[in-house]
Formats: sequence, C-alpha cells, structure tokens
Amino acid sequence: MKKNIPKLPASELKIMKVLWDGHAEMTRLEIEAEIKEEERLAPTTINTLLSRLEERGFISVKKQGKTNYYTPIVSKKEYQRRESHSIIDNLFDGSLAEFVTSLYDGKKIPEEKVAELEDFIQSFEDEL
Amino acid sequence: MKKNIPKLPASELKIMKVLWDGHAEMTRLEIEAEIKEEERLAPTTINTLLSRLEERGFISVKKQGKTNYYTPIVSKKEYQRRESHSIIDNLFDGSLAEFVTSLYDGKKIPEEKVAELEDFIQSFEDEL
DNA sequence: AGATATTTACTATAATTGTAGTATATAATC
DNA sequence: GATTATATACTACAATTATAGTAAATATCT
Repeated sequence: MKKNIPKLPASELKIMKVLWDGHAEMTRLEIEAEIKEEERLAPTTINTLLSRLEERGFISVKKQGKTNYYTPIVSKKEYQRRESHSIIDNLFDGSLAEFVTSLYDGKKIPEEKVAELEDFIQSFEDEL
Repeated sequence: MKKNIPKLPASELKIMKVLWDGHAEMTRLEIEAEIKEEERLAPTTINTLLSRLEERGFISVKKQGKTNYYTPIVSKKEYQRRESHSIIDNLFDGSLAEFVTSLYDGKKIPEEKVAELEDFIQSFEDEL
C-alpha cells in the first residue's frame, strides 16, 4: 500500500524545498524570504504555486484571519525516494552501479576505486 | 568547455531511449516498432517529437528520398551524466550517500550494510 | 504514366507549467 | 468606524509539452 507520489514541476519543487528546509506552518512571506535573490517571484506567483501544491496533496493549509500557514504533507524523504527510484529505473537500467559511475566519470577518481565501488554495490544488488 | 545539455520532457526522452538502445540511422518506422504496446503513439506524433529533438540538437537527421534517418548526437552517457548530477545537486544536497540511502531505505538490506556503504562512499567524496 | 500507398512537413489543439494582475477579504491605524 | 495596508482568491495569459490531423512530397505498382 505505497502512495504513488507524482513528479512535481520544477517551480513547485522549489517551493517544497523551502518548506522542507524550514519549520512547520510557514507563511507565504516566510517562504518568499527564503527564495534566492536571483529567482525572486511575485507574491501572487508563490501563492499560485502553493495552491497547486495543495491540490496535489503535497501540503496542508491552515487559514488564520487573512493569513495562510503551509505545512508539508509529503516529506522530503518520501519525495527523494520517489525520485531516486525513478531515475534509476528510467535512465540507468535499474543499476545503481551505473548511476555512480556516471556521477564520477570524468572526475579525478582512480579507475580501480570506481571498479571497487561498483563491486561493492553489486554485492548489495545481488541480495535483493 | 562542457556542453550544457538541457533536460528533456518525458515524451522526447522516451524516443531518445529507443535511439540509444538501437542502431545508428533508425527510421521512424523502426523507432515506432520499439515503442511498447501500452504507450503507442501516432506516427505523426513520433515525427513531431523527432523534429523537436533535432531542434534541440539531440539528434541528426539524414533525408534519403522520402525517408528520414535519425541518429543520436547527445549520447546516453552524456545525458545520464547530466541527470545524475542534477538530481544529486538538486534534491540530495550534493550527497551520493544520501541518494543511496534513499534508494535502499525501507528495503530488506541489513542496517550495517547500509552504514558500510555510506562509509565507503564517504571515503570517495572526501577525495574530491 | 496514372493510381495508390507511404512518409514527412506543416498546422492544430488541449493540457500543463510559469508567472503575475485584479478583485476581495481581513487587519491595522487614525 | 473610516481609511489604508496587506494577504489571499480568483482570473489571465504566454510558453511548453503531449498528441495528432491534414497537406504535400515521393515512391511503388500496374
């Protein structure tokens, strides 16, 4: 009985990341303050994204007077899980070893260490 | 002087995966044949996606008579690299260890093995 | 060569995403 | 309490994505 979490569009994910890194029941203003200068969004834009996240069941909203308080429902861990499995299944033929190779390929890590890592991870995968 | 490969929308990525798994200079018909029954697309839809991939510089097209032959320009490895780095940077705070934990979390792999793996990967990351 | 079939080029359209304006409700201030 | 400020609700709109139809080009068959 695993929930089937949908993939978020980039702009909504950015908001979720703020919520995950912050405290529960953040206001729009608090969220806004955490968005990096370069990628500032209009207040109403942030509200739109928050509404969409609520529709998708990613956050809950509590209204108090004129102010809304937003709290994640889907945790970062859950979403990370969704994404890690998704990329491994979709793009790396189910192989973590391939993923790790891809990550380090071209960097200055000695060949034999990469091989070692692959073997190590392979031993894990065999157990599944 | 690294190329900056853009992220593909899901439908175009599906086509690329067929091209990557196939041979060079595939025709639309050959591509179509490789698409799973459940997700069949109209021939013209496949053509539209191929056009978009050409615009993005992901594939080259050679015309012979009325038939087009499509070949990947961006390799699977290059795209995998883009995606592995992107997810690690964006969603796992730059940590491969976190990624691996997320992948196996909740599965029947003994705790101490996970810890072991984390340590192992950590030793890599320290070298960077 | 004319008819027919096949393939792509071009056009179309609905759904989703990114971004924000306008109207309305609520709160703060004088 | 009337005025002003502020937050959200609702509406809008352009860009992108997903999907495919129609027109035009080219090849094949008789």
